[in-house]
Amino acid sequence: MHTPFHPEYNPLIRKLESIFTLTDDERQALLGLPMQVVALKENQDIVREGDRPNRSCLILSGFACAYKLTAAGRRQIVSFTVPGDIPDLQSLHLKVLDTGVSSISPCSVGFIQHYDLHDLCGSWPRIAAALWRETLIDAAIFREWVMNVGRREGYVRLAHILCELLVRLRAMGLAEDHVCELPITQGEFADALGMTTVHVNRMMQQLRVAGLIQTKGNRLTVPDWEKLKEAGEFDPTYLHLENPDEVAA
Amino acid sequence: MHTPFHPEYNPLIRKLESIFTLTDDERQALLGLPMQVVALKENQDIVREGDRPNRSCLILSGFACAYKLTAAGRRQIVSFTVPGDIPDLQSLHLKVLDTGVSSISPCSVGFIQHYDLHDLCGSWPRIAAALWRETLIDAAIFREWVMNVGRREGYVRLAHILCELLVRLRAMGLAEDHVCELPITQGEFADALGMTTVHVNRMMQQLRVAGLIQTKGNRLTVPDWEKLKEAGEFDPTYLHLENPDEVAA
DNA sequence: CGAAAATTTGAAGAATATCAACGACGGTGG
DNA sequence: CCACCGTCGTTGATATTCTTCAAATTTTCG
Repeated sequence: MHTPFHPEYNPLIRKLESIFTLTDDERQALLGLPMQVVALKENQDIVREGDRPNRSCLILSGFACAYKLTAAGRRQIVSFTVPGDIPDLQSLHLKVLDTGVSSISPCSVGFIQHYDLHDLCGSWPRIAAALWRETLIDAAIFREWVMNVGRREGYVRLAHILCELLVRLRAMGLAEDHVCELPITQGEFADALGMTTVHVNRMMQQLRVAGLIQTKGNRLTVPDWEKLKEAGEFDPTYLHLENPDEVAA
Repeated sequence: MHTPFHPEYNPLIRKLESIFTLTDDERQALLGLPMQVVALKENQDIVREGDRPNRSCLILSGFACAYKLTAAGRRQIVSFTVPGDIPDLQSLHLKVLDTGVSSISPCSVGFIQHYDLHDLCGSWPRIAAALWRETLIDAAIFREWVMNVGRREGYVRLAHILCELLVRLRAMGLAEDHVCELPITQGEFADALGMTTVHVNRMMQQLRVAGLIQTKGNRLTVPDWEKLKEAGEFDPTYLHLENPDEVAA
């Protein structure tokens, strides 16, 4: 049940370190956080909409998403996760989940009990503030997605989300310059962008023809970052990075 | 500069009271919160995207919205406020604003300095948790909007947002049974729903013909709440109300 | 009353969805 | 190692939603 995760590999600590320098005590508290680590295959539900969980899930590796379903069963992905994210951290204060979370690629996930998180926040105010901050950044990303889906056309919309994913991966040290592994299918992009698979496919071809992206298997290469940013009207401000220039330049 | 607001009229206290019972000390702390009260006409910017404010704005009365602009200058409204909301509460932890906030109708707004909010949160953990919770509910609403804009068609989309607004107003005691004052133009709905004014107009006519809504001036009447909910695929879970049955039944 | 803002209407066009099929690719079992 | 199978990506033809543009009408408000 209690499987401490090896320090070097805990992406939550890495993420917090990118915001401020942890004291030794704070780091110890985080390392001592009990966590049940589980390995998942792709397309497995981690939690479901309507659940009332007493724990939250930290994505340690791999890709996952939060999603909702319409009455007719159509899926809207409302966020992609990057390692270090806790896609249901809100359940710490909101009892019922209003989204499901499921793996997209094979994933490693760490479940943390809410009472352990409450203890952590009570004892370490800076960590509490940092976690609050993380949920606020999630909200900022949702706002940008509303804008993306509401007011940008398919071509721009797709370029934008590719920019976002690349920058977020780079911020966690998970992408080289302008190349990354992106095990997200066109159908999943469609569900995230409010489009159909067919249309995502066509817009992706346009991006390729325009020389803005290259794809090979799951590998995304961005030959001209400036042009892709321009095509996607991408301004990383909303990600509230500490070091935007290193990561989004 | 320091204009304490009369207790009965502070909708923030009302909102927190709907979550849990404030102790006398907590209520005193909230009443003592220094606040600069400002009256605004409609369509006035309260804060702008890119600002780095040292205060947040509590909407005391009237309607406002948070919005973003595309490169081409098209507006996407990402949230409507209801009195008691603090649409830029996130600026407490995120330095740069990623949205603007502007009034829609004449508004009364209370500006609260960040250091006062930090003091309040430091001294009163339950209030801090409640404010965190409020930002989490905002995020839940953004998620629902991503879904609304991404996966529902115009007719459903409009019905959904009308349901949301009515329920949120009722939760604050600002709407009778199924009637409310809604000083939101069709153009503003269009900007919130990612549609054009023309299309909003046509969908609104359809809702009227179907007998789901009636409008007269700013007054919205919902003759058949169950049918409107059904048309909008509206499930209030995402609003995380304490008393959903009173308010959204 | 008069001007500005908001709503409404019509016609034409663009973006995107839908449907159906085919090809490519990776993994699995014989 | 190859044949099979399921998933994913791709393509074409057609249908629908929604936009655009321009103008008329109604409402609001000083």
